[in-house]
Amino acid sequence: MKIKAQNFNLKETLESGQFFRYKKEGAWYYCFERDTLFKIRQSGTCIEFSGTTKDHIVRLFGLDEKYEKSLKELGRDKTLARVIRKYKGLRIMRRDPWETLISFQASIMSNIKKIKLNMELIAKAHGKKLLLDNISGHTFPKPGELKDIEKLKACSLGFRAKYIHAANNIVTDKKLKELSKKSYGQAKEELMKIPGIADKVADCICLFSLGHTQAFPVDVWIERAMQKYFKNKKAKPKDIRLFAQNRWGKNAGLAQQFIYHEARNENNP
DNA sequence: AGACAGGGGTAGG
DNA sequence: CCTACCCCTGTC
Repeated sequence: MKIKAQNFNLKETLESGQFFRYKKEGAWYYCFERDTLFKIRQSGTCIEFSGTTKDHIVRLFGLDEKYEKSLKELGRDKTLARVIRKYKGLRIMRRDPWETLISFQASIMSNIKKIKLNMELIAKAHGKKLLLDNISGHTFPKPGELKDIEKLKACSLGFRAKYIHAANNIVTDKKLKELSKKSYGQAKEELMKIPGIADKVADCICLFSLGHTQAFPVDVWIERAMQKYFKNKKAKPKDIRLFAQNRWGKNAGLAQQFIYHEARNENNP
């Protein structure tokens, strides 16, 4: 199936550290989310995919968002205008909340390569096999299906295994869905009751899966970049987050994605 | 080759 | 504020 998408860059979006379960094969990205395996590629404004529905693609990549409007607003900020031009088409994804929650618990003191490995190992140990063309992988377990802590530990999660195990015992799909209807503040507060979820991880879940677009996750990259752009070397993560939300409001999350992307690219030539 | 540091933070002192 | 934390990976 083919659809048109203006102002969308598949590569920048998928490879910007918000999504971890994909395999690249030529121009195709084979993407895994919960029980679905689909493939997708882009040529200009044409998006081609198979293995899932149009609705899923539109929602997952935020193609129904008022992206142009957000960019226009952010672009008034001279500090951002340059990176927006450079990475135009980079979107905030709207992923499955449960899988997002686990991904970012796994992200603590880790790196993208290892997060991808962890997620693949969790799926392989608990999920069912999926096949599309000659690419295989596994479904992601549902909340409640990660009750064997030893099995989790075997997924190279280290100290994170206990966090994920705890989340598995607390969270349901229904509860997570409800968080998208609550306010950003309430959703974040609820998430932070779960072990292994504090400010940064909660903001990632809010932003990448619950539609709380003002969430502004502050990791070390964002911290360094914001200190540099706004010349405040002593700013602490909380100050930076509040500064950003005050400055960019509902577009703060999108601003974060651009700043993060640029910071990572500057340091990984 | 084998040791060593460090990486998308968090919780507990 | 400070530190330990599991484990993979890159580097010396």
